[in-house]
Amino acid sequence: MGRSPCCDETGLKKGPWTPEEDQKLIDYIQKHGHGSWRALPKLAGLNRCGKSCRLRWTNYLRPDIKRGKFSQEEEQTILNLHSILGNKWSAIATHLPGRTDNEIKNFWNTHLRKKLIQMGFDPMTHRPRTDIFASLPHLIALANLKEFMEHHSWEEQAVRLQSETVQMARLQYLQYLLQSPASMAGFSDNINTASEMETYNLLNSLSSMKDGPVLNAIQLETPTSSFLGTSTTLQGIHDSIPFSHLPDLQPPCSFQTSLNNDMVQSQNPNFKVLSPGKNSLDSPWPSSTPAPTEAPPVTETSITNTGDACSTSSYGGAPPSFWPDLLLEDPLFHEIA
DNA sequence: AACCGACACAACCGCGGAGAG
DNA sequence: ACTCTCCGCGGTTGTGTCGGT
Repeated sequence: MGRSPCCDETGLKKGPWTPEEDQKLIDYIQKHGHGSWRALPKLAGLNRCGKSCRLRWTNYLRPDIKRGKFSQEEEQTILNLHSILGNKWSAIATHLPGRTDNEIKNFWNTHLRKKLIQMGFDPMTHRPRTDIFASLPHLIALANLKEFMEHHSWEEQAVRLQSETVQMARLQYLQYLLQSPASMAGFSDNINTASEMETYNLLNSLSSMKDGPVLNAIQLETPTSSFLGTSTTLQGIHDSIPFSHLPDLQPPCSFQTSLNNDMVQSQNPNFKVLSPGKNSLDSPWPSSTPAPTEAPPVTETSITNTGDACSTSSYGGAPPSFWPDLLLEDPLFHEIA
């Protein structure tokens, strides 16, 4: 089991490759193939170790390498595969033609990993981090929602409700936290600073909201045009946002809205008009929040767009591969970018 | 203009598996 | 069964670039 002395020899060049070296390597491999990497440098007239040549070829010079920014689809593929395979970069790379394991690894470490962390997700498990302070970004968003609800009319709230479906989904997670005696007890037992106390108070405050107007409205399984005003309607209950692991919200509550985008836009500058088929407005976060003891039944919920109206449609799949789709489509995920 | 920190990416390092002798 | 060599992989480091001060 001796170690390869490959790069230990003195006198071999290290560091960045010059264009001349690249050309020598390309010329040799195009003529002869790489054959033995160990023998290649001498045969190709390069003062490099075989390992360095192999890396240069596989990560940079190979003609089938695709360069440039990762597409949305590639991002999603990486997230999906990473949730299943972990840091198996070479395995992930086999599903992304033209991308090298090194490139994917770098992209993960510099972009995707950071996004997940900033959103409060564990980049290894793709699940929300269980420590409460890691969820602070979500709590802050929820605090903003609470403040909004206290100072705005029902119509304003309804418009915002449409554009912030994702916040509702996040509330699921908070609900879970609030209803988990262990998590709250553990949390309250460990309050050491003023900011922690502030967060604890916020949690309690939000806890008292859980039967408040928004959730109650959603739980109404009837059209609520009077609630929402004349041009915005809740059309009924068709698709589910899975609150099934939250006992007091069963049966799964859901809602579907049909909105006139122009109207919504005029009232809510943050609302984005979606192109048909583009699914970027809302995503139920996190529809597969970690269940305390057993996995919740997986229901399908998503948002599709028919061009002039937004409606809920379907997400699917089971954790953990289920998660990355949600993350990728979560506006917050892209805001962080 | 100079400096500095953050970021992105190329390249290196070291480990372990596979296969040949 | 054991040793040795080669290769591939994942983690880490080095370096260039860019933006802010």
